[in-house]
Amino acid sequence: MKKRGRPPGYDHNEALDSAIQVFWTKGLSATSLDDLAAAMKMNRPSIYNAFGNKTSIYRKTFARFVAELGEQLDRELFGEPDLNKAMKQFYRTALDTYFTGTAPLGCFVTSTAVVEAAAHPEIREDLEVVINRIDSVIEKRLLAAQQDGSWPKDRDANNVAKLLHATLQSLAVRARGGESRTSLEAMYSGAVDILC
Amino acid sequence: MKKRGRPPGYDHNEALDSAIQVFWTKGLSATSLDDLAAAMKMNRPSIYNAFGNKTSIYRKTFARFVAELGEQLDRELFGEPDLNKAMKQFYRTALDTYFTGTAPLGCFVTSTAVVEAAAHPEIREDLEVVINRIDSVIEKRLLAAQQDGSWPKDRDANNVAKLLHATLQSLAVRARGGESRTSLEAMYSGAVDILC
DNA sequence: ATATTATTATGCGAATCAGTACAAAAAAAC
DNA sequence: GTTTTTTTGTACTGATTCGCATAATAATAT
Repeated sequence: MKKRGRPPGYDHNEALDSAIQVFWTKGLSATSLDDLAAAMKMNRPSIYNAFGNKTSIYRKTFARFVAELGEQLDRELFGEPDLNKAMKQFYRTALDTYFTGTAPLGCFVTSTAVVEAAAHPEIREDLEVVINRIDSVIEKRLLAAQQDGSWPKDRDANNVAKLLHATLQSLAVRARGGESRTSLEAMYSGAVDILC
Repeated sequence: MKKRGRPPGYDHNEALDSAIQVFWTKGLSATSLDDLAAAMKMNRPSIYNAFGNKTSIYRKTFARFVAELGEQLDRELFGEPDLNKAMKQFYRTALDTYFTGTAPLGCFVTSTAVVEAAAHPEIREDLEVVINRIDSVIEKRLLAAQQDGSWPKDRDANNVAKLLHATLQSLAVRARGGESRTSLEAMYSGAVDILC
């Protein structure tokens, strides 16, 4: 059964991915609807019709990014039985996304949501949710390692998870600040060897 | 010897402090010159005359914030001989600034400079400089602890310093994301006990 | 073919923005 | 008192911004 009216000239997810790129580079406030229209190859009324106003577009790109991030987290952390290797693999692919494109953009969440959190309660909420989610996924991986005996049971999984997450966040900030990938690889490697 | 013309109706550092508050809350891009004029109690031409354009004002507030941060770092880290206590004291006062005011704003640098770093090369440079500076101050404290025997000499001071810094950055992000101070105190306390 | 529905494209209007020109005001220098 | 110097306050410009109103377009349904 086909839809009734004129078919959209855009693909929903492709348009969102184009929007992500713009937000990722310039942030929410510095991005204009004309910037988005150009990148998404849509004109403003079509954007409004499909995604709402600017904040609404941003939150939809945010949700899409977080969904993909969640899948990636699960894949990297639980696909490898060795905890140390799994964590390093996880950081490696994180750096892959931090360094895609010409200039290193770091993490979409850390780079763009943090600044808006103070003025936009919804974005602060989005940020809080994703932070808690990453914390608990990492913690779950540590608990699993405690179960199978590959990680000491007397360690505080909740706290170490937050430190591993802190390392991830720092990698993101440092990548955007211009630190070299080599330096960041040394950093996470050392962190994992200490904490795992 | 007094200055020649009409005396300024504002105090230079007070005006900058007012500007910091606005940037800290809204970020650079979302802050308008009218916002700044209202907070600084100056009109726009006076602001231009004294501090230049918006990016220039921001960088001056950034420099002022970093200068104070540097003094604070030295004071907390090298004022207390016990490494563990010194680090915890350092995080405690960091949280004091992260939680000043009504809403928790986190760290000025992490909250506002990171997002702009990708589009503004000068700000990226400013960010890189302050990251390196904090890294090296913490590392210096660890090296001092190795010298006086209070910290094992086989540990990699450079790497651990980055992890302690990562913890600080994460505290900032989490504070702005709405995490409770109690939770953050548990986090840094656990981090210090593991790393120091 | 005609009507209906959904998307696209053009363009408008009100608001906000950054930056500046210019005159008034307040001090010291002469 | 007059001149010089510096800051202040008002007002203006040109550009950008968001959001929407309206008409054209392209598909299906009848």
